[in-house]
Amino acid sequence: MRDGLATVPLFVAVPHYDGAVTEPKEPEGAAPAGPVKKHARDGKPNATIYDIAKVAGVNPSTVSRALSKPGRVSAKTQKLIEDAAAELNYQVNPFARALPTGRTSTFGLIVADITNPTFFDIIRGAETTATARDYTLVLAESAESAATELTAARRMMATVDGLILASPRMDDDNIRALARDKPVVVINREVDGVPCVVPDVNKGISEAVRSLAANGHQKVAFVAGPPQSWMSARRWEGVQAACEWSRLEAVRLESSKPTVDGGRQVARDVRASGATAVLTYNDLLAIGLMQELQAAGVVVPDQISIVGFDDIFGADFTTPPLTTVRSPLGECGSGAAALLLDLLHRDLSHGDLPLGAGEPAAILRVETELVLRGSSGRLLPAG
Amino acid sequence: MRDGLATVPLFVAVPHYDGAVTEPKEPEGAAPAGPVKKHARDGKPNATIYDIAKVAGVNPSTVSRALSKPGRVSAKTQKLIEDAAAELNYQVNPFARALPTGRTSTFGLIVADITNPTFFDIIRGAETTATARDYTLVLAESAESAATELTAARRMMATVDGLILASPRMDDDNIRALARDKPVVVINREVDGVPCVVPDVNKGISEAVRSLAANGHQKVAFVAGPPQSWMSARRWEGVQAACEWSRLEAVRLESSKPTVDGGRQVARDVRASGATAVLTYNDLLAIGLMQELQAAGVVVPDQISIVGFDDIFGADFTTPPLTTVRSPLGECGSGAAALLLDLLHRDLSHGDLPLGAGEPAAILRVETELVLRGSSGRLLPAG
DNA sequence: ACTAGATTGTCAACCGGTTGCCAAAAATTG
DNA sequence: CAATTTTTGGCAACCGGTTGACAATCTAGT
Repeated sequence: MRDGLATVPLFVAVPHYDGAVTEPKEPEGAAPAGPVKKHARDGKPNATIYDIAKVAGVNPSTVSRALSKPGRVSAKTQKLIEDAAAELNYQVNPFARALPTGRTSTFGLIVADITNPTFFDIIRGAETTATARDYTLVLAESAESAATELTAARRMMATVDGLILASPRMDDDNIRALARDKPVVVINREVDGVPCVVPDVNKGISEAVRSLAANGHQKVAFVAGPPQSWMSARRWEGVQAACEWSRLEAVRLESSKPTVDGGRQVARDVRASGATAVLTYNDLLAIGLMQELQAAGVVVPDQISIVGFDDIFGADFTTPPLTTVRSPLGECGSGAAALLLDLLHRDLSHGDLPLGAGEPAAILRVETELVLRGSSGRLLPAG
Repeated sequence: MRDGLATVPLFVAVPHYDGAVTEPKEPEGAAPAGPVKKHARDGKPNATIYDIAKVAGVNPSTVSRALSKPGRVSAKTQKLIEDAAAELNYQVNPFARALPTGRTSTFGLIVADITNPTFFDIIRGAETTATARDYTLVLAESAESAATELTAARRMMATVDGLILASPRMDDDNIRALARDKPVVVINREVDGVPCVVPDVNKGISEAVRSLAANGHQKVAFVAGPPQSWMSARRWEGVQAACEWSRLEAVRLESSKPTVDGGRQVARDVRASGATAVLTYNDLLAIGLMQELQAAGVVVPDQISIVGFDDIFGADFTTPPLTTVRSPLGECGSGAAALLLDLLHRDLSHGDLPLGAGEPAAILRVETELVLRGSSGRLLPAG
C-alpha cells in the first residue's frame, strides 16, 4: 500500500515537472520580476499530510493513519485520502517521520575498501535487497583502519536503523557495543553474540586440495593474509585440515599485504618453500604471485599451481585464468541485509523482548566452491 | 574432524519473523523481571539540547546557537555549553535538524552498475570528498535502466542535499528537471545547464593514435559502446579526428553490449575489418576481444594492437597487460562531489540568486592519458 | 428500541532541533 | 553619569509527521 503510493505516481510526476519546464522560456518577456531561489520550495512546496487532510476533508492524523496503519481507517476514507495524496503528488518527509519514531528505513554498510573488488558484490547484494524492501543503503569506507571504521560506525548509528559491517577491522568488543545499540550484522567474521554471515570455507578448500592431490601435488603452500584477519585464520585452518585428510604437506607463508603487490613480494618465499601448489589468502595475492612467477620464467600451471580465494572480478582475465575458491559475495551482502531486516522487523513487532532471553545470534553460513580454471593442474616433470 | 565438516549444513536456518508465535507464549507466568528493549534508548537516551541546557543552566535555544552558530554566544557561555555537551556525550539528532532546515548533510550518488569497475573509483572519490567535508554519501544503483534511475533519483531527492549522476541513462530533460529541484552534478556526460564533470578524451586518444601510427599501423577500428552513450560518441569523434590528423584510416564497429562478452562477440567483425589496431569503447570490451582473438591464435600485439578505455581495475591482469586511455575516475568522483558541495554552499550563502542570472553551469574537464602497456605495439610482418 | 461493543475519526501532545523577535545586559560614547 | 549601540540570552512558534486517549458513529445483540 505504502509502496503503491510511492511508486505509482511515477507518471503522475510528469505534469508536476513540466510546469517548471515552461518557466525558463519566460525571460523573453519581462526581466525576471521576482528573485527566485534556485533550488527552492517555491514552485512545489512539497505537499504535507495537512494539505491532504484539507483536500480530503479529514483530520491530519487520519491521513497519517491511512498512510501508515493499514486497516485503521475505513475503506472509503482510505480511498479519499489516497486520491488526494496522488493528486497532490505527496511523498512523506522521511525526517518528519524519523523524528518521532526513530525509524529511518535506512541502513549502513561499512566496508574496509571501496575499491577492493571483494566488496563489490557484497555492496550490490546489500543494495539490491535493501532497495527491494524499500530501505536505503548508506555506504561508508573505513580505509582499512579500525579507528576510522569505528568513527564511521558511530556516526552512522545516529541515522540508520541497522548496520552491516563487512570484514570489520575493529575488535569484537566494539562490535558488540554497537550491536547493543542497534541491530548489527557482520560479514566475513564471527563475533560472539552478533548475527554473522560467513562463507564456510571447508567445502571449497577440500575441493581445491583434493583436486591438487589428484594432480600429483604433495606439498602445498598457503600464503596468509593480514594477521588480524579472522578469515585468513579460517582459511589456513581449512587448508591444514584438508591437506591432512589428503595426506599432503602444508606450509604457511606470510604476506606483507593482501594485494597484487604483496603477491609479487611473496614469490621468492614460494619458490624457496619447494611447494608445487599454492593457495593464497585472496585472489589479489594469487594474481600478483602468478605475475611475478611468470616474469621469472615459471610456467603456470605446469611447474606450479596457483589457487586464489573469492573469485573476484578480473580473476579470469589472467593467463592462465585463475583457479579460485569462490565465496558467494553477493549472497553474503543480500543475506546480511535480509538478516538485518528480519531483526528490525522483530524489534518492531515486540520490542520489549528481554535482552538475554533472545535466541543466540543467528549465523548464516554460505557455501564456497572451487572454480577450476587454468592456473592449477597437473604438475609436469621438470625439464 | 574433517568428516564433520563435510556435513555442515549449507544454510543455518535464519530465524524467521515469528512474532506471532512468541507472543502467545507469554502467559507462561511471571514476565521477565525487567523487560528491556533490545535496542533501546534506555541506557543512554541520547542527550538532547534540553539536557545540555539544564546542565549548563541556559535556554535550549542558546545551546542550539552555541552549537551551530559560531560566535553567536559569548565565549564563556560557549564553553559552559560545550563542556556540558561533552559530558553528556551529546550528538545532534540529524533528523531533528533536517526537519526545520531542510539541510541533511547528505548527498546521493547514482551509478548504472555497482559491479562495473568503472564506477569503483568514482564512488570512492565521491565518498572520500564527501566524508572529508562531513557529508554522508548515499548510494543507489540504476541497474542500467533509465526508468529505475529516475525512480531512484526521485526517491533520493527527498533525503539529500544534492545528487551526483554517474553516466546517467535518463534523458537530458529529466536531468534538468531534477537539477531544478536540488543541485545535481553529472559525471561522464554533458547536459546543457547542469554542472558536469567529463574526461576530455582528446589528449589520451591522440596519444594513443599517434603511438599506433608510429608503430606502423594504418587502419584503426573503433568498437563503439551503447548507442545512447554520450561518452561513446565523444570517443568515436576523438578517434576519427586523431586518425585524420595522423592520416590513418578509421572504421567504426558496433558492439552488442559493453562487456567482456560483447568484446568476444565483436572479434570476428574486428578480424573482418582488416584493421591492425583496435580501440574499444571500454576496457571490458578490449579484454573480451583480446581473449577471443588469442583463443583463435591471433598474437597480441604482434598481429593486432588493442587499446581500451578507462584503465579499470584488472586492466593490467591480462597477458599482455592492456594498453588503455585512462580516465581519472577517482578525480571525477571527487571533482563532482566538490562541485556539488560548492553549489550547496553557494545556495546557502545567498540563496536568493535569480535563476537565469547565474553563470552558466560549470563544466569540469579532467584530462585523459595513454597508459602504454603490452597489448599495443609494432605490427610484425605476417609470418 | 436500547445498550454493549466494535469502528473510525479528532484532539493534542510530543519528537529535537532552528530561528525571528524582543528584552535584558554589557559595552561604547558623549 | 546618562544615552546609545551592540551583545547575548530567552520566549515561542515552527518543521511534518506519529500516537495515546477519547469521543462520536456505527453495528450488532436481545
